[in-house]
Amino acid sequence: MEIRTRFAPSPTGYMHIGNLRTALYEYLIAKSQGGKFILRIEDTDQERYVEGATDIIYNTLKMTGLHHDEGPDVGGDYGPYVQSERMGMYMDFAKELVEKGQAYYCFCTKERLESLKENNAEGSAFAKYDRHCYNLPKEEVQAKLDAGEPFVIRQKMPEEGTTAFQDMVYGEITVENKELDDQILMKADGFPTYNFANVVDDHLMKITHVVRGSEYLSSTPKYNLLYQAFGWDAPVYVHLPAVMRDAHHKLSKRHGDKSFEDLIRAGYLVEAIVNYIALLGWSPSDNTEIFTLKELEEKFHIEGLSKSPAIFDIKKLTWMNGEYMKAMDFEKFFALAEPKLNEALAGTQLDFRKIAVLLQKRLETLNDIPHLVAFFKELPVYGTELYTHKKMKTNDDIALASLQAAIPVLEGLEEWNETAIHDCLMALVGELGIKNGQLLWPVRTALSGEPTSPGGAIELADILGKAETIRRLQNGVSLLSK
RNA sequence: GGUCCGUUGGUCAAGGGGUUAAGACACCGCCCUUUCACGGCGGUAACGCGGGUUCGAAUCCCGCACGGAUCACCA
Repeated sequence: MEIRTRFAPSPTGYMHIGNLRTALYEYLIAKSQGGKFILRIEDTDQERYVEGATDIIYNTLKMTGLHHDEGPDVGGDYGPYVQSERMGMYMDFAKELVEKGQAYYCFCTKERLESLKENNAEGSAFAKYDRHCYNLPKEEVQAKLDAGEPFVIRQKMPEEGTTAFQDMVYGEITVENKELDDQILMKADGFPTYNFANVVDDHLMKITHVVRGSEYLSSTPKYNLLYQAFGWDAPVYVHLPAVMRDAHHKLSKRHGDKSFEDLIRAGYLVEAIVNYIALLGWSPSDNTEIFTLKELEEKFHIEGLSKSPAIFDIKKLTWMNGEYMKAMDFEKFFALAEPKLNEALAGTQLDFRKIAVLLQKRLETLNDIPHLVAFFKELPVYGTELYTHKKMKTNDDIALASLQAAIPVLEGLEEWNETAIHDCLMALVGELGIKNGQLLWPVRTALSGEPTSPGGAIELADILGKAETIRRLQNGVSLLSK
């Protein structure tokens, strides 16, 4: 049997990292076994409607490579794939259940329901519906219906026994049927509840594996009973542990956690994000950590999913992002880096390609570029304490002497390239009888004005050019002479 | 509060009766006697607690603690 999974997001206007991970796993469960991945947009919550939100969903799936086989934009045999366009189809299914004795009409008012809760003996927040309307005589129900009284349709739960289901991650889960409330299937406005629409949609779309967050674990028995009531085969359930911000809170946009788009804006690469979130709640049987989507499709297996929540660690994502940056083809890297360089170094004649070469091996995110290269455009104001470096055995006096010695030999250079600069400076080191660092550290410092820089003295001098290099060295001399 | 679920270093995690309890991130140190980095090598650091079962428990069972989820005419 062909495996079919679905991603069923609400158009909220951004892609939550937890949702994206769910989509990834749904995609992988299907694709690792040659199945189909389906997109269904659950847009029935009009209050949450956000302009352009569905485009964000399409766009994210496209960027990440989680291509869906069926969906609102690509079509398929089981549409419509937008839930709001399916609204007409649920009432008949609900009525079918009423006829089977698995559901019933309820005419109770909100006020009566409220008072049921208040009078609840345990004083707890939970109160089951008392089945007042289940016991209504058939004729009375029909009379109320004929009179046009507002009604809902509720699922009739068994009063005895237990309901159990197998979850691929959590194993067998059993609940007492008496814990189950007669949940509403059809609302008074004629629309289905989420729970009901979900079951009907999943069945109609022939979804074989229902993959979702573990917050649905406790309502799954009700879903299962619904499948049974219809006489349908229940799907395989795969519940996923939450993605957390810290030990106590799920990741949430409202509390400032970054969405997928936010991470992209923060300079993270799509591939790195996908790779990293794959590892939040799943691990491969070997020890590898870096893989492409394609490789994931091959490696993925449900057994590797874990039960406990995982905290999203941006530091590890950052490291991984750097790994992707380093492994990238230079031309591709340059294409990504160039806009940032343009932005930071506008108006300069610097060789961006040379700078990019230095950057590629030491970058963590694209957004680090502007502040890392700012000194190329304008030497920052810095204090002479930078010249004192214990490991390099330098201090102000040594730095001053080195700089003063370096200026004339560099000025005498005919050719200006890394080899020439290197040879000339190393010769000077020999002449002065000092350690390499005692010359190179002061030069690097004078050229960058920063405690760290992407590249050493020779590389910086090459990129800055002869005139600017001399100017900055002289600036260093005058700083140290004071 | 009821029910369900979870608990291996700071973080992600492997391991499912006998292991020196993997690996990765982070952190620290050393090396790369060309500085900034990259890289290489190494180090600190963990089985929530209490009872069982067993020759032997991180692994199986029970209890407890802590944490989370859920209990809508929301999705």
